[in-house]
Amino acid sequence: MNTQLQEALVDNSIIPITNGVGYAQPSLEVLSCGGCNIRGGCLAEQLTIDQDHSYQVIKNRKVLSKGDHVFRGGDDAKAIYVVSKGSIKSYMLTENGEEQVLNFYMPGDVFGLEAMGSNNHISSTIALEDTTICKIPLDGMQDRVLGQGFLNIISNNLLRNHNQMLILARKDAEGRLASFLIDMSKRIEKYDYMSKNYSIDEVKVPMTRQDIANYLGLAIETVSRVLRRFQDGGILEVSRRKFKIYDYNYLVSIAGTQVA
Amino acid sequence: MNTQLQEALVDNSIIPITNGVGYAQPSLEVLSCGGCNIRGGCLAEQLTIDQDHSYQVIKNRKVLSKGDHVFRGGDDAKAIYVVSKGSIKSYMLTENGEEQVLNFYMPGDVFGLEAMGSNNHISSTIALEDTTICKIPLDGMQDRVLGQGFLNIISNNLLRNHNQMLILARKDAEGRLASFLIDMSKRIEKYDYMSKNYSIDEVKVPMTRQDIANYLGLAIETVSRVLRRFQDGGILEVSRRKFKIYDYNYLVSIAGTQVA
DNA sequence: CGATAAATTGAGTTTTGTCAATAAAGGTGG
DNA sequence: CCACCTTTATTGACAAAACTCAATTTATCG
Repeated sequence: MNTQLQEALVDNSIIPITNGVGYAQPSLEVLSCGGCNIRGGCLAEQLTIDQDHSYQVIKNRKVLSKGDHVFRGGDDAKAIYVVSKGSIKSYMLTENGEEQVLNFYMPGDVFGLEAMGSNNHISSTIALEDTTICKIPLDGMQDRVLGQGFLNIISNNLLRNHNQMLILARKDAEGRLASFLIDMSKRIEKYDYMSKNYSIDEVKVPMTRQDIANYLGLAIETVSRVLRRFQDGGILEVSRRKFKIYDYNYLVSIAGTQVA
Repeated sequence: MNTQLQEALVDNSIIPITNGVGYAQPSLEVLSCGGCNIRGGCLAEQLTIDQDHSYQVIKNRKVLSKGDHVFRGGDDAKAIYVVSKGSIKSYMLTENGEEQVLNFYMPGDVFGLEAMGSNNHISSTIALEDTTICKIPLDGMQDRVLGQGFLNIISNNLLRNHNQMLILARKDAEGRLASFLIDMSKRIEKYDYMSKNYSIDEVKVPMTRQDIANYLGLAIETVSRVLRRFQDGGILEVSRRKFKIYDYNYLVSIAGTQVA
């Protein structure tokens, strides 16, 4: 890999790079986000395309420790973000200071889109483990070309929300947990299977029971009890944050359709 | 109003119109969507800006009768839409063929964004009353310039979803109804106050109890009972789909923060 | 190794859902 | 314009699911 580019990944600005090949089929592996290697490709690549069709290398890479915030409600909205490694929880605070978990973001996921239209963030985002993110400044964003990739990102975010609304409105505790486990199984397997020795049936989630319960609109005790029932039924084996799923099809049958 | 433009509103294509004034402060009342007059301005106007900064008049205006679908799950995703007049319900079907209401769209609201990234719609949209919508074809969308207006639309859609997720995950039946009534009061007042003789405290909602219940993740009987309790407590008066809100502050106090 | 945080389990209560019956409104055709 | 039928909404009685409170166990982190 080009040394100059490698250096570019660790400082804090953007340099435009002219694309000689044509922007329909860019060789992005070389030109941007070189050290990232997100499986399936990074959804945010399109956002690096400037209006004059030159490329910009994303260089605002940031390493976070568990518990570090990316931004908090009230902060200036200056960028959108992509998870490169690790995981992020987004939440908002209610009027009583209680937390509502809105989403979990895994490698490849884009977050912070909801702040594009205003000056301030409403939700907050925090790293659930040691995490690397890429920052795409909003400055000048409105002058960029949409690109199909960006439309995909938006759709994905919206569809995910729809799915979650459906889960919260229609499914009982077992259905919610089943949906959650299937989702985690898919997403963690997809990105970490190769590197971390997980099998499709073996998932290690990065969040606490409290976060899971909150996200699913349940009490933490209900989460525990449902997992106990699943375990007693031979559906899975659970030990703290590690899940071994034995009967994936049963989970699918009670979770119902997943759209996102 | 220009006769040529007026005709343009009823046929089925797009004509680019050069903007001589400069695209930062366009005189959109004349150039696009001339007969719409959405109070506060149409959020979709920015989407009519082409990459070469000429304007396109939206001409795909469509009049729907109550019960008409805009699109159904599985349909080709060919456009995004703006409500000009009336109201739209979006929903998706579960694996059992049950309906989950995802959103209600009022005049000025943009819907269908979640299909931009794929070839097919997953959700369906149906008119709750006689409704006029504007259609913005997706064809060529990815080559358009983002524009702050489009970023705002996306943010609004996402924030609305967040709010709904919070409601579904944290609030009891009374809180959900209170949130719903406040939201409807704001949105219907905003657009219909002048023309239809509603006051801020008098709201006529376009949807059935079943739709409200489904949207809020409640049984229809629970909606009825909560409304009865509100009425007995002097908070409001309800008669079918007409609500007179006497104690708006009480509703706010049990609904909590609204973010969208 | 101790302290703190996270997770589990049990008992009892509350909220909401389900089933069933009834009432009221709105639309349709005579 | 009225009578009828269908859809929509309300209300009551009971059941089920999930929550709260409380106690305990098990990790995790200095």
